[in-house]
Amino acid sequence: MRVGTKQTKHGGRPRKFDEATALGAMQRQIWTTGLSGVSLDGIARSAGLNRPSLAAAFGDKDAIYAKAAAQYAAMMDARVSEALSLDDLGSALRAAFDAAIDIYTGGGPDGCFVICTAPAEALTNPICRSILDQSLESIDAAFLSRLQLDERRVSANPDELPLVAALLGATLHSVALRARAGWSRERLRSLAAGAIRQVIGET
Amino acid sequence: MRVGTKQTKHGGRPRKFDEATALGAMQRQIWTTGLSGVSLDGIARSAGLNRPSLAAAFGDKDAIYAKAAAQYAAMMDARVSEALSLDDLGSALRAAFDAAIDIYTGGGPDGCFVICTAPAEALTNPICRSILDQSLESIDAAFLSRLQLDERRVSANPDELPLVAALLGATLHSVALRARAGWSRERLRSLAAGAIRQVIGET
DNA sequence: AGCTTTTTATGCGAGTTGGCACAAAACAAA
DNA sequence: TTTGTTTTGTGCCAACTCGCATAAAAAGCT
Repeated sequence: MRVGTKQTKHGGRPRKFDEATALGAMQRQIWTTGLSGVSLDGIARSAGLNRPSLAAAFGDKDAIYAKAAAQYAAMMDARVSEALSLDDLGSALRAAFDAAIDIYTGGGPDGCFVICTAPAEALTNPICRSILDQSLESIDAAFLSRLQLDERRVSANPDELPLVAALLGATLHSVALRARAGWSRERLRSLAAGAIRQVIGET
Repeated sequence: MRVGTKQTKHGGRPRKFDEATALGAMQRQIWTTGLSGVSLDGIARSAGLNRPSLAAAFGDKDAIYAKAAAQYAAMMDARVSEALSLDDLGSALRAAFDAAIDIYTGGGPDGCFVICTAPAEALTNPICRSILDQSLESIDAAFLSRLQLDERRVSANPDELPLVAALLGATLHSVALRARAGWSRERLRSLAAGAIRQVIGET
């Protein structure tokens, strides 16, 4: 009844790979090809380990996807939350979009890991569907909690804050898709800035 | 040098399937599983024909995807364009979103065929990437051309109409993703209505 | 009826995919 | 040194994937 990551008894042969590093390599692979677009062989190769080791350490394809998505979500959440912690609402929102756009167009594969890979599998894979649903929900929640700190600055009734948050979330979804289609940082930033202008005043 | 759809000479054994019907069945299958999520065997089964017939009539996997996407885009464009032709801008936009939401949550698989299946393949499949890019572009263009008919009604500078169109497009993208995650018609309609309210006045 | 054309339907073969078994290796504890 | 534990690496097997070859069927034309 072991899960495969920590040791219960004493010795054992040491691993030749770092778990987070290997997961990062697999995440990048799945991010590029989608989950159905790569085989376990391909995932194992991209992480530099063989299939039995892969299975023992991370489980089957679904478990690998779940772990890669969790690592991605944690990274994303950390960066966006830090950006949103800026004092000025406009600055905070701009910084949040900038952080996301950097990830969507930076060193890694274009677009958002979840938004670009989970939808294709969502109808046939409950795990992917659940990850998609939770990710969309958490994006809305992050924007909403930040907006609630500055109700006055929002050009809408207070009871419409959830709607405004969802529209900011929608903009982020769209940015992720457009990045996947090849849009440049500049065009994406311009779109995000426009959305923010619509939400708060021209301040 | 035949393409496989019309006859050049005389006779020939007649087809046992209707091309548009078969394409519709394959479209539905790919819509549900994604392109990499189904094999040529699976596509052929879903359309009720065998692989050699499939290949002769529609070509390889990429060609099948392109044709299924084209049929989907034509259907979508027809319905949305009709909705957007309503006189009142607000009614036109609401009708357009209603039409899309009906497709995204109606009889077929949840979500948008293109937005939910093309992104996963876009980085490894130029055809999918091109289809994604063109689809996003044409959504923006449809909203923009409609907005330009009622510049006065839009609560933004005329030179910002492309931005507003892109934000309506972003809302549609988000609606497609949220539908894939299981959102109900009502929640989606409410989100769309909120976006429209932000764009034009409360009229 | 005979010929041509086009589609249908079956099946083969090389390569891929994923689960699993097994022996060897590397380490800790006794 | 011996024992126990965990990982590594190779390899097997059944199923799937896909292109292709081939024969039969179903039509039109002469």
